[in-house]
Amino acid sequence: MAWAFVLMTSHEQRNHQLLTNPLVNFKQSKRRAEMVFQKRSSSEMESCGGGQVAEMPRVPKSARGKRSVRKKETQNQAQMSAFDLLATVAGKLLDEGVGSLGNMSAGAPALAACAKDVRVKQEQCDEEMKQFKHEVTDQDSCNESAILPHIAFQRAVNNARIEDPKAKSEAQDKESSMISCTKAELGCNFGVIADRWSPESVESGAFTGDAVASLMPTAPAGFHKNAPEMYNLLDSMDVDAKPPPLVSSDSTGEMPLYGDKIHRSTSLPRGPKGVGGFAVDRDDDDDKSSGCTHPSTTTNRDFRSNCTAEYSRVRKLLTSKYRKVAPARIHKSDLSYSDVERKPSFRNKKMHYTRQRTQRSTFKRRKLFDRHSVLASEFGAANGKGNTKVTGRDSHAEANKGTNSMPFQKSCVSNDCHVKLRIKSFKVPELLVEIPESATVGSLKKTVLEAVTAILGGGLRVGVLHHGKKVRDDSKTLIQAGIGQDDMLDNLGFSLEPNCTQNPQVQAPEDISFLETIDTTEPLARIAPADSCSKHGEVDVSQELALTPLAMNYQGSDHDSVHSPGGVSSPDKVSTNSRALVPVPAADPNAGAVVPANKSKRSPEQGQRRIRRPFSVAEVEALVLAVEKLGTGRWRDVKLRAFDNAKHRTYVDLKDKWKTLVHTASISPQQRRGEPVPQELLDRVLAAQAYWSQQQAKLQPKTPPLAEARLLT
DNA sequence: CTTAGGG
DNA sequence: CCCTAAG
Repeated sequence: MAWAFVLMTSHEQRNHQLLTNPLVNFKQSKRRAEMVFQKRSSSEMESCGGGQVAEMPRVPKSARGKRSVRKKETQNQAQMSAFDLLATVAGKLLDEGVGSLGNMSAGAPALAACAKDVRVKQEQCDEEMKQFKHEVTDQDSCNESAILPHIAFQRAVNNARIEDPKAKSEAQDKESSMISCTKAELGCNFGVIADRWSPESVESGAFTGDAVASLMPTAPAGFHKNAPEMYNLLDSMDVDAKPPPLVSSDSTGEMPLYGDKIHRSTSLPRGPKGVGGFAVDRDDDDDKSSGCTHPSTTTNRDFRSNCTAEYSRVRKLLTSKYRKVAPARIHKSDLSYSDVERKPSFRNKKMHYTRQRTQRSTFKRRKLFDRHSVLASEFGAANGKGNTKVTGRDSHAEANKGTNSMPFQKSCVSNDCHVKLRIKSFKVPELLVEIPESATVGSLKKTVLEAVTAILGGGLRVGVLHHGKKVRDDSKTLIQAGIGQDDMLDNLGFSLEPNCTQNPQVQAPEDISFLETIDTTEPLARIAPADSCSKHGEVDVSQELALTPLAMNYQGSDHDSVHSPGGVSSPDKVSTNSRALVPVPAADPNAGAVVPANKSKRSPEQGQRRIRRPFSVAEVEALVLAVEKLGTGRWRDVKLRAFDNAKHRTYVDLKDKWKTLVHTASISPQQRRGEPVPQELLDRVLAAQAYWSQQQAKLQPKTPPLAEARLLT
């Protein structure tokens, strides 16, 4: 027996506009990302020491630069604003605790802490909020004067450009990181939906009043055209931002956000009204909401080893069973679930390594998880007919209703000019999860998590609540846990929690908990799309757990190839698409558990091959840049430097990518497949490859020198 | 854990 | 991407 859990959505608000706009702008942000990388490359190369630059046979800067893009940048600055905001939000969500985004959003409050705060404040601000909304509306809202964080940030960057080259590059670095993070990593596009938008506001990127941040899977080529819906994932979260000094924030609803909190920007999608889940708040008394900071990640070795061990053991034990699907309804509950059980098993001597260690550990952990996560999704595809299916759907519904849901919150402008953004609830696209009765709670969580992370990008953990109680024992089967009984439909809930392995103490139990409502009315129909694509080998997997709409669009754009090359203009599309489908599991709550027994039970579905995620041009560029500077033998450094935020890219991946890039560069364009990589980049690849090969040769004076010497003599 | 390579 | 041998 299996149940189908339809996560999310009760109201299917399909708003094409919502989706459309963000996606349209997606291109722009993409360009921008490229641009940033480009610029960074220049500055880096320069700072890299003349020698290298000089020696490195590279394409002239003039050729490298994308002037048109640069111009665009200016134009798009304003439009990007919203994206910045979203990116920040996403960053918080995803990296909270992991520290990847942490660099950029220093002091990002722990979601947990914030969540708490949110609740407390919610009520307090409730009324003010109403008023605020009024104000905004009355004032015709969206006043052009409103300034978004990004703008401020951009200004800062611009200033830096003029005054301090160093600062400039730093700022840009941040931006680029952010980009890679948000785009490459999240695999999602964030859209901001304002309750009231005016054309001006949309264009200027300024928005006032209630805004909704939504998460949507990055779209494949052509997605924006058909993309009917939008995925709302934001639920409850806090974002602190400082208003730019230059901006006066008054009660008009301006939303000044500061650079280091919010960097990325993008165009603002127009959205439906009041889909709310994300609101920009101004807080006049921000005492309370401040300390949401949270230390960054620590690794959990035990966990890793356990996983590893288990992984090897279980990886091939995938079993499928019957599957029966029944629509289920899940109630959201107020309870949030926290795993405080996990301890920081290892924190030791090498604490100062933090960063590196974190990085590395993260990797490993990630690696393990990747397998896990994908597993479930691929499972079905792999076995022809798996029992676990997760299908996403494009429709947003209110994730939370009742006490927990508070779409809009009052905005608060703190004394110290910090603007607090509170995302009370995240909206999640409708997800359909089909899971066998024999599945464990753990796998249920995982499955749900996969579905969610596929969209969000990871960094989250899923909690399961049954009758309002957290079900922590992942090894319990659903039946054992009583899930599946008749009452199940009404008593099962899921919560999203930040997945911070490292700070058990700070670990916020109930942060972003969003509970989906299971929609009984929409059964498996959604999975149908997946089936239609079953003939495409690789795609199947994606399809299986893919968000239906996405998949559909994807297919639509290119039926013949697994990765639709999409338009050259938006290279990310393809990869994006796959990314969106890639679940990035968060740490398993039980991971830290000492019970070895659980291990075996844990995930029958483990070692699946990671989903293929084609490198986007931006990523390639970042890679090229890094390699140009670091060389070809320091993949870990390359990773740290250019893909620190891209959890799914391991140094091995980067190395492999470089390998393929070199190959690609040496074959005729006609033979190349997939998303076309700009020749310019390929040239640089060859140049860098040549340069570093030579460099490497020189470092081994043993034979080479002799040979040369002989030749010379 | 990283690298380097083959698959 | 995966897997592995080596370091």
